[in-house]
Amino acid sequence: MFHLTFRQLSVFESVARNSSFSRAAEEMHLTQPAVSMQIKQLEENVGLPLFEQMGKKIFLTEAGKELYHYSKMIAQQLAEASLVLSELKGLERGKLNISVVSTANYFAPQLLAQFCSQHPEINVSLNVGNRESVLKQLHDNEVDLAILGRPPEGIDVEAHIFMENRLVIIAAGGHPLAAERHIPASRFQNETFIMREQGSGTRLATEKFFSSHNVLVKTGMEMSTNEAVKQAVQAGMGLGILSMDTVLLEVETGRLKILDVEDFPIIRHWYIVHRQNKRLSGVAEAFKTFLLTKK
Amino acid sequence: MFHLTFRQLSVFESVARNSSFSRAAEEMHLTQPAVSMQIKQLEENVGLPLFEQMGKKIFLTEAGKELYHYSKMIAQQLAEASLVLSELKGLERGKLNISVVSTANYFAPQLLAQFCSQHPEINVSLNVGNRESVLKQLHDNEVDLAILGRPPEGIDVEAHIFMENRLVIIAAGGHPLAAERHIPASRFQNETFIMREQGSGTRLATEKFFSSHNVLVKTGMEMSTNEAVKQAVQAGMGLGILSMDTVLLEVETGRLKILDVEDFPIIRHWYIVHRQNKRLSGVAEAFKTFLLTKK
DNA sequence: TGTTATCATCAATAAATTCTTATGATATAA
DNA sequence: TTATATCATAAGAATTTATTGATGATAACA
Repeated sequence: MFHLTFRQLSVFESVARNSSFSRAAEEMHLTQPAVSMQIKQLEENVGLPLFEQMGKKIFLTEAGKELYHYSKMIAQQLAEASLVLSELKGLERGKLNISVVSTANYFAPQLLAQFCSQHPEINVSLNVGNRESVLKQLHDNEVDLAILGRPPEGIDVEAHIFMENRLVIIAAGGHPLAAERHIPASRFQNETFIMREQGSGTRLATEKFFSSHNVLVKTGMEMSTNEAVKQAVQAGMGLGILSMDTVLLEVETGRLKILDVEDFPIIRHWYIVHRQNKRLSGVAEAFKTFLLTKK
Repeated sequence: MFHLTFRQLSVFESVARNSSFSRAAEEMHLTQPAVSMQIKQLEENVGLPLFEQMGKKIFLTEAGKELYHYSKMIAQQLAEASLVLSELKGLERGKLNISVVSTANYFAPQLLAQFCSQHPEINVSLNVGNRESVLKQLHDNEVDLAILGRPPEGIDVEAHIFMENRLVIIAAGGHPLAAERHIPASRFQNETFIMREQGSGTRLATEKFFSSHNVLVKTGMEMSTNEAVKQAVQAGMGLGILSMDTVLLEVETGRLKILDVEDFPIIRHWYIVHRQNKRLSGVAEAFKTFLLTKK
């Protein structure tokens, strides 16, 4: 393809519009020979004359008319690009890519909804996965931000606490312990607990709690989702430990009860996380500060 | 608006496509720092980062993705322009603007049709007018070529004969002279002639002919179109002198007769004309040589 | 007919830009 | 940890682009 420059095109456009080299030169703050030169080079590139001079007047040739059309189209594209980019520079537009661990899915949508209502032109891509997949996405730079219950070690990230994460012990609605107050940890000796899988943050915190209280619990039942844990607990298969956010609905309807255990709830935190050195987009930056400054 | 260059855009496009400054540099036969610099300048123009580097890998930012889209659009427009212009360079496409005097309208369409059948992608704009309007269009550079029976003096044009223009004397089908042979000019003394208006080429030639033969004819009837002359002659209002091309049909059907007059037909010519210094388009040039070399 | 407006061209030089070479910094991978 | 790949940066060279000032050609205009 031929080697045009925008300079050539915009000079050409000006000459064509003004039907005059001299007027174009004035308009572009150039001297007339400079304009002549640019047009000449352009004509050499194209391989066809673009203008013809009949006396004092300048006319576009057939080729010139075609090129004029395309130069206007291109100028239009540029103007559009300019607009879009300047919108991105502000906060009117943009896309927020965020990945959250499954537990966070119980409150993240509300937060996003609230944020979006303040910035109507923003697109959000919310990705829900287990801790491992969220970390992978973060590492592969597929998302701007992630919400985790425990900041990753190893990879270089910046993590900020923005919300508490209360772990509570739950039981089925009619469970005998449901009515008791100030239950000591020792009461759970040999109780059956439905747990999330090995490696889950909730599970780690749970195990730490019981071992520090020298209580031995049965942890035979292992579920890979919070929903499964809730179902199992409701069915009376045992007790569970979950983030309070995930059980609000069931507690309200009485299907599950939060036990009043001493030293509970365990307070953990939710972290908003991104890779160090990550150049956050305007939107991502805004969402981050939204989380950190809210309330 | 910001001041982009195609250089910046195409370097950007290459970097974005390759996800690598170094690969882009190889592709464009540049050194890597040159690429870095172009991108840096582009980012300064735009006012937003376009890429982010996470370790060894390069990613487009949101702004980069938008710009990538537009750079592809613009590249597409350029490719299209390139195609159209190279077609114009050949003879596959183009537009022929031609203006002809009304008499020439009896044969010009056939010539154009023949020419177009050889170049199917060509557009033609045929303009028919009286001599005066044709000359004005030529002068105002509104047409590439014109067909005239007499090249204009005064304005600077290039004119080439491409066809004979035979002027004949016509009479109504049943006219007494129609049967005679070798009619001398003197026989037309005091005959009534239906003529085109003052200034018409046909009329000039006619007057010259009779005055050089010392014959006085009656020229009271003046018509502004060839069709009107033919109608008047058919109606028996007098004789007429017209270009043979305009009466072929009527002669064939017997409504008009061409008289067998001594020193007739008067041979004049058809000229293909364009302004001197006019840069003819490929198509116009082709049509001109088509006329000059045909048969 | 002379005057004016317009574009083309040239040479010398100035200004801006683009590119290269050389080097540094950093993260990944062996 | 060392080697490698990758991009950033700086200084100077090379290239491109524009200016100035002069000149020429042409057609419109008065």
